[in-house]
Amino acid sequence: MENKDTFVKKLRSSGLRPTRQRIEICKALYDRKKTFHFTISDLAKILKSKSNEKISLATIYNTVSAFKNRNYLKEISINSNKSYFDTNVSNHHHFFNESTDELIDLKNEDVGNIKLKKKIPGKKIKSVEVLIKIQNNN
Amino acid sequence: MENKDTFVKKLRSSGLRPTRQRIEICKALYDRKKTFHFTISDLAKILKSKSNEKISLATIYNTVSAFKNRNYLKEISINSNKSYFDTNVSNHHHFFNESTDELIDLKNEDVGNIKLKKKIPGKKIKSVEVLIKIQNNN
DNA sequence: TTACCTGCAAAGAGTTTGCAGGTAG
DNA sequence: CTACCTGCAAACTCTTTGCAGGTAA
Repeated sequence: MENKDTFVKKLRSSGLRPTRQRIEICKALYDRKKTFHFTISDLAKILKSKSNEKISLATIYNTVSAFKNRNYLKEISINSNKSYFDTNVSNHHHFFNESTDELIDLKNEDVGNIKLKKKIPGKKIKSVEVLIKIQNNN
Repeated sequence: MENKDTFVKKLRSSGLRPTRQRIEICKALYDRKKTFHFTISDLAKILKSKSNEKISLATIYNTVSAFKNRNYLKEISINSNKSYFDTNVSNHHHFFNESTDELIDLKNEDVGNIKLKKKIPGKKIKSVEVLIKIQNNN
């Protein structure tokens, strides 16, 4: 269980002022046992229900964006008009359940090593991500 | 080089009337040597420059959507607010060049076999896609 | 003739931005 | 005090929808 001080330090160390709103957002994102997958509207709902004082949508967008830039959050590629984020910023792959719009972490060892046999001169590889789309059986 | 008749048959066989607009769109998409990757706005620009008569954006959206549902186009998952489509509807993977927003096909054999070791009871796998993000060297 | 299709404009969803007022340091 | 942050509303982008008129069969 992380506490407020941890978040204050984390924010300060990356040049972000530890405002009330950002600390609330940190709590919602990181004060959890499991990694957390969410969209902005998921997060907004959670903040609304947890906090007494409301946090503006613009602030949520700004903060999530700041966290993403500082590598505190990872954005996940899904075919959709919404952005999905993951508190697990390590390299790993995902299931996406199309029946429920739910995102599930896969451990790297659950997907054998990806052997890339093609060369791409003049380019550097930024990431290699596997997305496995699944559906519920009917 | 496919001709108009081919497109007319293709459209008819899937219950779509071969209208002038749809044939123009077929030409833009499929009368090519290489597979084609595009966003709606890419396609709109191409149609604008190629055709004398303009095709409404709504029609382009509707047609692309109809083609996607009939498996004539594949939608590609990229972290972005735009949808990318691919005229190559087979199972295959992609490079995405973040410097240029360009999507590049990878042959399946260019990426070793993906060995999924995790089971997902009660779900069926719809697709397994690898997206490799690259950037130009500076 | 009739069901389907197109074009336009309006509406929607998600996201970003400008700016006035507020707050951390 | 000052730079940074928040909240609000407006603006923007991409996409979908309603509807009147057009067209394929």
